Amino acid sequence: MKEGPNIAMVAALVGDPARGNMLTALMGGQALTASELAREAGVMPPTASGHLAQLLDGGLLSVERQGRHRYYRLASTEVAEAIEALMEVADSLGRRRVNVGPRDAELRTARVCYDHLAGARGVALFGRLCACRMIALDGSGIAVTPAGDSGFNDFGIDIALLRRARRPICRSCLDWSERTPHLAGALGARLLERFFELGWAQRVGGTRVVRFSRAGEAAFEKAFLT
Amino acid sequence: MKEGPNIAMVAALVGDPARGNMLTALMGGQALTASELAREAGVMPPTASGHLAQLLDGGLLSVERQGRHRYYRLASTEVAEAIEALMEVADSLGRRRVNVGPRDAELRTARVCYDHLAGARGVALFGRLCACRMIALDGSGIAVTPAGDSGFNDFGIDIALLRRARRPICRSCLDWSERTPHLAGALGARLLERFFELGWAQRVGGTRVVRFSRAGEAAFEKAFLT
DNA sequence: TGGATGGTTTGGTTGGGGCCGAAGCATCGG
DNA sequence: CCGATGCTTCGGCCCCAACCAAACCATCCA
Repeated sequence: MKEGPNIAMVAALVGDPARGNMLTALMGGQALTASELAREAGVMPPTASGHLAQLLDGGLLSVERQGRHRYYRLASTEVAEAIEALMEVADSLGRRRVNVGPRDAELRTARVCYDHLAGARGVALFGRLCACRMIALDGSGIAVTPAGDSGFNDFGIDIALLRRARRPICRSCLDWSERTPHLAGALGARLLERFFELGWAQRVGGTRVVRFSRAGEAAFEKAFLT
Repeated sequence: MKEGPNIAMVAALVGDPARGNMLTALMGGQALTASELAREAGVMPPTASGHLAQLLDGGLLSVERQGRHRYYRLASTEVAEAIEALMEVADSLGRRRVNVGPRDAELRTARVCYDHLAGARGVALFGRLCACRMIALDGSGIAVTPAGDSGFNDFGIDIALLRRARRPICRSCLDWSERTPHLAGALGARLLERFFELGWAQRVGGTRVVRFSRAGEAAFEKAFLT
């Protein structure tokens, strides 16, 4: 009977509203303190503490102490991907919800997904990179092509450096608003970072929204063309 | 505060052990009756009925009446993908579980993932198809190349026919046992179907295991080489 | 050293939800 | 028409887990 891993245990962790909100908040990619998460979840600190202990014990979160603060973050990209997948189904059947404010529109345009770019612009980026053959499918997933190697280098991203890390360079991550994949992995993260460095875009405080400047948008449009 | 879809509601549905088992069972891809699911979940029929009503109402399942039976199946590929993602995290942190019987080994080799092939063999298939350029990344995901068009045709799969359906031809689906993607979507489903037609493999009753015959294995090894 | 702030532990309350037995509908076979 | 089978609804039980207030540690700052 018991074949395959036990879904329910991890889903139960995500399944509580308070914990769900915490995890959603952490999809922003930055580590948050216990009290920030408490506020985010809409519960009192003691309750939040309990929830965080559970998430920690369940392996969904990792923690880092810094002085009297404790910074919590998602434990792995697998967790982030699972949450994104859950968002996708929730979204696909939650169309009834009228929750479509201006913030929501911005969120669909460009947002942070854990540590890389998502939304319409993230999907567009993925399309560009494929179109100009900087990334391509290989046997075990997505890889950077030789052309990509130099192309990214010109853009200020050292692929060789990324290769040395343990983390996979390219990963596809299914976008919940666009329903098509965008680029995750070390390269995905680095690209977003680079956009920030170049001043093309910046995060909107306290949300997952990524807002491109007019100049940044123009530059983005011209980059990575065939 | 409330930005993005509500994860917790859907996760809570998956988060109950009984419901989790039902969904896991349905990952086999075939529709199951209420009593089969009750048995699978280890619970009495009335309880199962309640759970099924919830899953139905939550949009995770769809149902089809046939005589005095009711056949339940997963409502969408999105749901299947979310479950697969959950399996992946559960697996990645559930290594402690000693649940590694012979069945488990077979499951890792080749299994059904909703309606397509997963496990080591599914991943291998994906690798082959990329290597011989029958599929490749394009702007919005994965697509069949012109070379693939004719190649699949020779193999007895009519790509043009698949294109006419609403469902996307190619999708990547993250494999929980291999941690790399395998091929989903209409083509993924059709390929598995074709393997069955050719007698290369067959399902092991009541499980998700796909067992290849010796001849089938040999044929598989020779297919889709560069 | 003492007071503020961040975080967790403890204890006790409460409500929601899973569970089953028994009874109620539907459908099939004869 | 009757009994058997598949499934659901109803009623009641019971347990678990979320919640908070108050008290308890730990760290920073003056």
